[in-house]
Amino acid sequence: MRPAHSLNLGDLEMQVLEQLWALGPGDVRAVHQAIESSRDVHSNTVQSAMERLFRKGLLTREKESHAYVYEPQISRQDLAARLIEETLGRMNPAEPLPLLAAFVDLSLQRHDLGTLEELERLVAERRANLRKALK
Amino acid sequence: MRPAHSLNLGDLEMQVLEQLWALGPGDVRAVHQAIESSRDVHSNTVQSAMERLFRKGLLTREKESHAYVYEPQISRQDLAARLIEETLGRMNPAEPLPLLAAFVDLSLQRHDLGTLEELERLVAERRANLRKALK
DNA sequence: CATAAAACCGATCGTCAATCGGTTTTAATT
DNA sequence: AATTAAAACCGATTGACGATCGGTTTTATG
Repeated sequence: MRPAHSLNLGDLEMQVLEQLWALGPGDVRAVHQAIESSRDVHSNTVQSAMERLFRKGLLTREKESHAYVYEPQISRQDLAARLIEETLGRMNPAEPLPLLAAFVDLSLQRHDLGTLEELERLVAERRANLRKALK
Repeated sequence: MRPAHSLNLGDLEMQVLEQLWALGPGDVRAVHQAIESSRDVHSNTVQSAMERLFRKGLLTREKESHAYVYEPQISRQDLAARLIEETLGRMNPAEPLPLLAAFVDLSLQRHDLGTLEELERLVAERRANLRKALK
């Protein structure tokens, strides 16, 4: 039903990714050990999740003697961007910016002025870069 | 598995919401008629989707003689904000702003300078409002 | 009261993440 | 080379959930 390009990450998959981002490339054992403190799960279950992430193209793997060593193919930030893009893309094709602005509004309910100033700075920085690129 | 507060909107549900946002409150018949041109679907299917949205708290309804008249309880922008918030919330609880910035970057690949300037203006406006509120 | 419209109920289907048991492969070690 | 332990692989199951629609009941209106 959903378009094929849709990423649908389950909680365990997300946890695996967070682990790999935090600790760098690792095999199933390493990820399982890191995760099992917070989640009672068999090694095979972690294996399946990593296999799924591999099929989804989010991880690559390379055989290191016995085991595969998995490595994320996308940064945490880029994944976030993709997920947001996908979310907004599921709404009507119209302009995403006003929707984003709504999120900023909501964000304000929990974040301070400094954070907002930082966002403004980030946007300004990007605008400046773009302006330069267009020259 | 997902937290209970999770909104998971299917394609049909989203289409229903878009209809109600576009045309204002309406009953199943109205929404079905609007949708069936682009999607061959029975009235009952639309009914189910609207029922689900009602249970999710995204629609209210009021009996208007025969039929319920449904009305969105959330604006399009607010829904977008909630969905983005949820998406980012599924990633680690850390600062969402850098993630958002990544999305802005990605956005730049398709949008022009004017749009970016508009975003900057939106953010500045919000920052100004917040500053005033804090006084 | 008859009737038509709509709600309601319930069953099915498809997809997908999560889970884990059992088997096979593989690589180190003796 | 044979043993063994670890890991991959396979396959089956479960649980959610959206989508779908047939059939029954409710309800308002002429």
